[in-house]
Amino acid sequence: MPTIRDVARKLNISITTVSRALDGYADVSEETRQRVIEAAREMGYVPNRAARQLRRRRTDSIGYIVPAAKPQFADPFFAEFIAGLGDEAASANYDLLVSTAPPNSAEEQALYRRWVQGEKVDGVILNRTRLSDWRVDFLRENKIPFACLERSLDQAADFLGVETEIEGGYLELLGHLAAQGHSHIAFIGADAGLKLQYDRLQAFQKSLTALHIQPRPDLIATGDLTPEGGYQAMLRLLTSEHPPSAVVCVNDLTAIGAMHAAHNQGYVVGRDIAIAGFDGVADSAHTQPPLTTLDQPVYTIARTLTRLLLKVVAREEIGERVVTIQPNLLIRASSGGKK
Amino acid sequence: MPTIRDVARKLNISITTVSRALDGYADVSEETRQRVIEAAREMGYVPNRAARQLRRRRTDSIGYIVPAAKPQFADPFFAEFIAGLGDEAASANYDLLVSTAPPNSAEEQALYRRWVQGEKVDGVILNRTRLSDWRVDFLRENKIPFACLERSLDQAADFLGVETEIEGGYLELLGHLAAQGHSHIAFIGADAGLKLQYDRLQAFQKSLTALHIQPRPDLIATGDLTPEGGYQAMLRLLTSEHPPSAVVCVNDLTAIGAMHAAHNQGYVVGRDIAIAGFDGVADSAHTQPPLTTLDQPVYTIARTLTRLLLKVVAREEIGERVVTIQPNLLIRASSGGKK
DNA sequence: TTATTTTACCAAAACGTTTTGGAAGGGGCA
DNA sequence: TGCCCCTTCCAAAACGTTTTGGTAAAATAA
Repeated sequence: MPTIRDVARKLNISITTVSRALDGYADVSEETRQRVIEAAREMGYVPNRAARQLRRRRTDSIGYIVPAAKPQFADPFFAEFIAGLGDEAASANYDLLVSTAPPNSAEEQALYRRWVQGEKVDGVILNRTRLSDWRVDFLRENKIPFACLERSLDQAADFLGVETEIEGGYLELLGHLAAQGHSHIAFIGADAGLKLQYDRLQAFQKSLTALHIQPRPDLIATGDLTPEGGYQAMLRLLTSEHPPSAVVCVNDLTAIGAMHAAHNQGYVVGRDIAIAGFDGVADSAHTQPPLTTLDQPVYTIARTLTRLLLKVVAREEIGERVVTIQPNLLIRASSGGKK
Repeated sequence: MPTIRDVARKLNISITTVSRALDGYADVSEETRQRVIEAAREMGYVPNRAARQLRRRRTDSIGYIVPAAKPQFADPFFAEFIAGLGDEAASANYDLLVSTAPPNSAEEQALYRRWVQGEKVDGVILNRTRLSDWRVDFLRENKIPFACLERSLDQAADFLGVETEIEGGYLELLGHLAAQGHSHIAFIGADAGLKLQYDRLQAFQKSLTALHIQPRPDLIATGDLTPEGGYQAMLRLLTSEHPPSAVVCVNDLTAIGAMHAAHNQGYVVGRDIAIAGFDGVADSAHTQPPLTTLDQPVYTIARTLTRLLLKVVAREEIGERVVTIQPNLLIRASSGGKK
């Protein structure tokens, strides 16, 4: 593998000039620069990243730790999310470091320590933020830039990231359900410590109130963002004293499990019971019946998060620190909306 | 951020000793080692990775580039796959670098060059191998270890990775379909350049022959491993002159699209037509109807690939270079097998 | 002409580790 | 005692860059 020294020797110039030529400095003549670029190309010279990182004190990498509760998980949300992060990072010549750790576990702490304090990453992407999130405190303390998908409770002015405007979407969704005659509407949520659960449940309840429907505590069930969790929660709802006629799920995977449970209990989803999800990712167009959902552009969100983060990392002027995104209601057959 | 020098100064010993104490060398007394470890812990010292990489000439990272054709893709296979890679890597104190690039694109080439020649990774994980795969040639040339999920045609003795024993699984699956009385069985595949398409189509045809069913070219359709691709291919099959009564799909996502198309055409999947997938990942238990599929343990496969790769990277004695995995036939309602 | 600025280059230091090749001191043995 | 071998430690070199603080030559100004 040729080093910068080899290139310099070949052209009979100093390594300084090679370095500065390739980095686009003005104090190297256009002619020399072209010769350097040409020689580097033909020798197959690629700067050694470790050396560059060591000297520049930055890594040109950002990190993302998948908050996967179980080892075996297969959430298409993350496939799309990671693709977005990776693409935006690559287009800025950054690398993306990925790992997995259960939320609030010792592994998670160890990973963040290793990445942040070992100076492996210049910034971090966070999602599935928790109401009280040690990661936020830790990153703040260590002065590592980070961008979040959901704003945790104690993030005020310094918040950097993307927020989904949920309330409007939920009001629209629940209005749609109410228009179908539903008034017995349940919610299948997730761990109460998650910001997204907090937001979505709150928006759900607010929307009920706005529609003059009395919220009922026995219609709030808890899943775990997986189809299995949705399946079990739906089973409990359907075998309770007053089963709902419509169910709003915290994400698409939960809704898929819920549809399965309803079907197994003899319901025809979309006729006997209405079910809706959130995310718009999980092949939701191809479920049977197709799933009504609040679609949010996961890939775009991921790119936006990365773009924001990299601006801060590079200390560039940043226009807006918060990008707000409106979810888009997709009415499909699962809510009886249309064939 | 404290450096090794700070630790050494605090204890009044040389940085050599600190380094060697932490790395577990024998030529430092147990007492000194304990003092070093204690001091490092309390000062919050974490070795700078760039410096270590530069000196040791290795990165303690492996890379994986998601072969995503479109920017927006949401294949749960990859979520589970990446989780497996990340977990195994993390447990060996390695990091996982991830990016995305369309197969055979210029971006793909640029990424591999950057990672390999810039010495960003010690090894690479490959999947969706192509029959003639420039990545294999490139990595071989540059003498970078890599592990593959599918064996490309020109990889003989030097192959390192996991192979799925497909033929047995397909024979079992097709036997199951034949037992239901199906003889008009179609196959929805993927790009002909992919090794997995080659393998699965070949296994499909061999199994037909073994069951004394005449393979028919007009029952071979092509998708693109996505639900959309499966949907379109299925539509073409169903509107052809002799529509099939059973369809085997190259993966679960294709099967999900195919089920959707069949339903839209008025078929009841599992009664009027049988459909099967491959992977066992995609929430296949929760589709409507639940999908018959050849289940392969994606998470375990990913961990195994990483384990093999890291052994080679660390130049450890490696037992077997090839791990063979048997897919497991899961008979569910979509093939009419059971309720 | 001489003085000043601009252009184009470079030597050497620095980044924080790991590794090499010793060296000091103590104990065992003849 | 003298010799050798452990044990435990260390100074210095090396890894491949980027950055600092220049200098020499050429161009421009006075």
